[in-house]
Amino acid sequence: MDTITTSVHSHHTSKCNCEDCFINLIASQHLAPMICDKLYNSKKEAKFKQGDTLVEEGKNIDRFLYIKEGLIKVSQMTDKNENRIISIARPHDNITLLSFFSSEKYLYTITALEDSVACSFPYQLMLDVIKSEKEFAFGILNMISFASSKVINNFVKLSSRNLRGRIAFIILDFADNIYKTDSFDLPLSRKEIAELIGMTVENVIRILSEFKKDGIINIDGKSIDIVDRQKLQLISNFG
Amino acid sequence: MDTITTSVHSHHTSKCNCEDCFINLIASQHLAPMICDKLYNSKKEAKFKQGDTLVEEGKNIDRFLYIKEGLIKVSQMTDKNENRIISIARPHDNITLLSFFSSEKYLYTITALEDSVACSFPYQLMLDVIKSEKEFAFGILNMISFASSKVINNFVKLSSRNLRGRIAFIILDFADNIYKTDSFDLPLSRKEIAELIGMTVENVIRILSEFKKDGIINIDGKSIDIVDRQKLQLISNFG
DNA sequence: TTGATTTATTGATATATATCATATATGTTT
DNA sequence: AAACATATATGATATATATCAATAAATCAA
Repeated sequence: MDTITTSVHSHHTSKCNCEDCFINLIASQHLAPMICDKLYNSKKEAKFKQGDTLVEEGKNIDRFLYIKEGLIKVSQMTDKNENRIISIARPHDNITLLSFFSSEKYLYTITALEDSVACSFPYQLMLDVIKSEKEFAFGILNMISFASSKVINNFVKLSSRNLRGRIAFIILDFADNIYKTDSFDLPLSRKEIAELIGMTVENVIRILSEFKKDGIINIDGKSIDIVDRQKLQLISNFG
Repeated sequence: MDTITTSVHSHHTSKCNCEDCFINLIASQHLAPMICDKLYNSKKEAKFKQGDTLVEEGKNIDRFLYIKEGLIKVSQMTDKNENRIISIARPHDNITLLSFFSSEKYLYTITALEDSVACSFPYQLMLDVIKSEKEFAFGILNMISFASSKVINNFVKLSSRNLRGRIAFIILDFADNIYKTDSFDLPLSRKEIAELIGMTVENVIRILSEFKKDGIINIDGKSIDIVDRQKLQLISNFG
């Protein structure tokens, strides 16, 4: 288990060069050179192996994390001690955003689904910059708003579907929004799918098998193929 | 149907005097007198009758709303055209917060559950102040973060419970967090309870009747009494 | 007041989902 | 390789939940 502070992987400080990184964008355009340098110099870049924990729910917030490469899950313990996946995050997502301003502790556990690279900035410095730079604060407002409505939206959509509908929905979600192709490797175990859509592992497996038997998808281990997209869409829409 | 812009009820501009209003707090403490006046002068206070719509999902955002008195529901249409209640808002809640920065349209429909009073500020002015005043922006960040994590938390908690558990959970929630007493009038119809916790009306009614028969609650129409709080808590915790 | 419409209620039944049991496969440690 | 753990898979069954149908009660409009 690897966390960003104890990472043994190579991490080096370097000027930011991610074009789609909001932090970089605002910093380079609006920050005074001194502050900008300070921010860039405080940046840590860390590699994570699949399964590594980047951030643990309940721990004190010490850094502001940005996903540079890879795929990440954000999850929370229910009050009944089950794990619930809140969202799947991808490059350019600021994954600690939803925790950062509502408490001093991380609200969610963040785990690498693939080998991933994350940039991070120290909590206090980030806070200082946000407090002193209008553009930063406003941009963060937009991002946090967007991120939270996405999560809420997802819950609303999932909760209006039965299990077949949910499975169809998330398969299409992965295909359309993450991989942009109908053939991909599922980044989640069956158990994680269950935690993402709120059902039991057995039923996830069962429904995936049914979809396969019915010629809607092809699935072999983690590799998945959408065979009959129209039918899958129907199940997602009406199931 | 009444909306804030077309309201025929008395609304008058006056200095803000709500002690727990964040807008008022920051404005009076940190804003330059001119800006503060401008903000206060732009304030509208409007009364709403139970059932009135304050804000409609999909409409252009024109004002920033604050609940002064009453009880409010915030809801969203699912993509299957069912209504889902996202949260119940009370005095001092800034109910348009979750919409305000993520799009130009309201994301949620906002409806009065009781006769209520709402203050509001014009969209553009509010945006200008937030963009120009650091304290404002940061305070808003905290609020939005808090609000969204509350909504998400609620979804997580509900989704880990079966229907009896959900009903027990929301009864306790109303008693503990809204009315601070074990006897109160349910502000929601059976249908709205169903929309709040994601189940059918029939089952809401059935379970409420069961709870009554089992001596856990007393319910007569909308009036509700918690009789056996311990048992209700058990159902909420383990159901 | 009446009639009409929505809301609340209950029961019977079908369906969806979870649970339990067991088996196979896969991967990991020794 | 053996032993162990974990993930995947399938079937049987119990349970939870939705659906359908039919009333009753409450609310609203004329």
